[in-house]
Amino acid sequence: MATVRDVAKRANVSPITVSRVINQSGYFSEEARMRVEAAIDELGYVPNRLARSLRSKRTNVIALVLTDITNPFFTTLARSVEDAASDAGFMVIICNTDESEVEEQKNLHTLLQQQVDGILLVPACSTSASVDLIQKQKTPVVVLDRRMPAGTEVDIVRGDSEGGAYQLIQLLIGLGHKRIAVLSGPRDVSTAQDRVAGYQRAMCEADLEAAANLVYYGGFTQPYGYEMAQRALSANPRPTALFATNNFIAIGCLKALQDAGLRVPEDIAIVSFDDLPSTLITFPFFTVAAQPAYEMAKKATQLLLARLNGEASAACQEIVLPTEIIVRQSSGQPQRSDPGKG
Amino acid sequence: MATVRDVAKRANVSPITVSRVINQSGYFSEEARMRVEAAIDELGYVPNRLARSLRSKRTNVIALVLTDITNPFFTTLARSVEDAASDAGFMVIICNTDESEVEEQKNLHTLLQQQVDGILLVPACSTSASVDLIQKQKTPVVVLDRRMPAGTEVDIVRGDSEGGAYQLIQLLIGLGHKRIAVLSGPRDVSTAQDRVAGYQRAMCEADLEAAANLVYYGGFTQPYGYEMAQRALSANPRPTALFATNNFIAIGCLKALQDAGLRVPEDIAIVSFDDLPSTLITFPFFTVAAQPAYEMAKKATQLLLARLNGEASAACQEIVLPTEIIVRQSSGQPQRSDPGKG
DNA sequence: TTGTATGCGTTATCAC
DNA sequence: GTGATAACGCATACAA
Repeated sequence: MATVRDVAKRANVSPITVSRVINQSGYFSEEARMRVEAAIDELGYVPNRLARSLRSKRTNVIALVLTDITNPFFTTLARSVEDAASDAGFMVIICNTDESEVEEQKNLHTLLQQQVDGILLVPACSTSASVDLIQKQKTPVVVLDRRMPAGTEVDIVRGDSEGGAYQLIQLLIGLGHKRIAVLSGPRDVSTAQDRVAGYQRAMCEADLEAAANLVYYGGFTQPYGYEMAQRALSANPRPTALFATNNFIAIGCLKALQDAGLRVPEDIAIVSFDDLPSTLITFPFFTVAAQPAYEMAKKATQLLLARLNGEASAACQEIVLPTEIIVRQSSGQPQRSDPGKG
Repeated sequence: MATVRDVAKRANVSPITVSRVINQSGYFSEEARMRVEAAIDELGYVPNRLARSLRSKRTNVIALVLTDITNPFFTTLARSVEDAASDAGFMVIICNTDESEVEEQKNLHTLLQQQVDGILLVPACSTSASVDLIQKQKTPVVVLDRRMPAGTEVDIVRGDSEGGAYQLIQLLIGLGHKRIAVLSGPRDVSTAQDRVAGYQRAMCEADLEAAANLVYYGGFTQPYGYEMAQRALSANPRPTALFATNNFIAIGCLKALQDAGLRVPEDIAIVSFDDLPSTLITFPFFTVAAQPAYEMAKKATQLLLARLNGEASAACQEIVLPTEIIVRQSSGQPQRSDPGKG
């Protein structure tokens, strides 16, 4: 494979002039440019970015570390990051952690060795270990979608999980529901915690404190949704409404209700977090708190790029974007007042 | 940031010994190992892969270039590639081309500069330009999901589009349909071509040659599906069944039929290519030819890794995996024999 | 506007 | 089992 030196020789210039032409940096004459470009074409020269980056200490690569690439919510994030990064001349490496802290650390180690210029992290758990690891290498990092433990010095861009949950539960309460169960994600993920907190606030404000304990913990996947729904159904008295804390839980939950012969929303209502893209869904059905996923990731990427260009202010930011409540069939009509036992 | 030299100094060994310990290569004493590992811990040393790769001419990174990361079919491919590559100690860079040849070339240029060890390519079009570009750099490449022009010397792993389409149309014909329209992808994508070819073979074999021309070309997206369905509906006489050549087209098509006040399958039947994952779909509805996406990508990755380890035989392979026909509601019941006009 | 010398952090090669 | 030296391909610093 040809190198700058080969190109330089053929163009009768020095290697550094070739470098200048390629990177549009410094001065070079029009004639030099033409000779260099001709030589590049003739030799089929492809610059070696490893060498370039080793020398310049810049890779123009950022990484997106997320928990589940099969979830459309994260696909949207990925797409948004790619769009924003690509506009700025950056490549994106996407890594999957499967909500596993071990996988997360493994991926981060590799990425840091790879000398990525910055990292967007959807943390798999609520400890600051990963952020610490990244910051020890002086690599800029922005946390996406989830909170960090109080006191962690890091930029965060996320949706308002607590507020969205609060509004969803208010909606259910307004429809007459009093026994509402939550099918939650992992205990140590902030979005799960916040959505439960929003639920509890709404319940308490409506003087339904006693009922505010119907919380089932599992994970943000369809099988967990199925299993948690089954557990919720066996409660006595049975909940009249279920709050699925993400899209996959909602789908698993709906399957469980179908299998139990229950109709939604006639027999039991469902509300959920995270909308499914209309490109995937033929019959939009769930009442949801939709997060602005694309916008969120765009803001996070812009912040990261600003950081690694030294443009952002020193202080860490926490940007919280509001959710939008979209009412569809699954939440049903107003309940009759308590029909008595049975 | 600490370098091998810093570690070496602290451990009282030479840099190369540090390298040997890190890479488990060559000889070193147990004592040297311990001293080196201690020094690495104390200094928080992180190896620089850029330098490593520059010297060793190996990055342990492969790239997956695909056309639409928002499509679950490709998400499954991506997941599969990651799993297989990760087992072998490789990272995966995923790039999106949006079915654009220009984007594809742009991405490939960057990846080649990045010195990736190999490339898995879902080509956006049927020319061999991209494969040529990659091979000129002596980078191993495996084409995934789609064919190349006859004569192109390259490994290919793909599904049997022609066969799957043939079976779907046979199914419709068996149900009594005679006017079947195809909502196809781009003209210059092999999967679109093959699915049309399978349709035509089935139609001709059933002596429905005259009707075998109801082919609408567009793209593999939901909006195209919507638009092609509208065009198909305005044909006179109207088709009694539609063949959507991928999952997104099927969804757009269904929307168009809903908006036109038509019931599926009572008024018009639909069959489609590519299943949607059960984790996303609460009511599986479409009769489909499902491709073994995970298996396909796994085979392709293994072949690529074998190639770049020099393990594979010299001759190029074309591996074609069969599709599975899954019958659901959308294809409907047997048609009554022609009910006459009106 | 152009070129020379040098070094980025690592590993291949060969000598000890 | 260990180390000195050079080289990977490019860009920074400075000189011309």
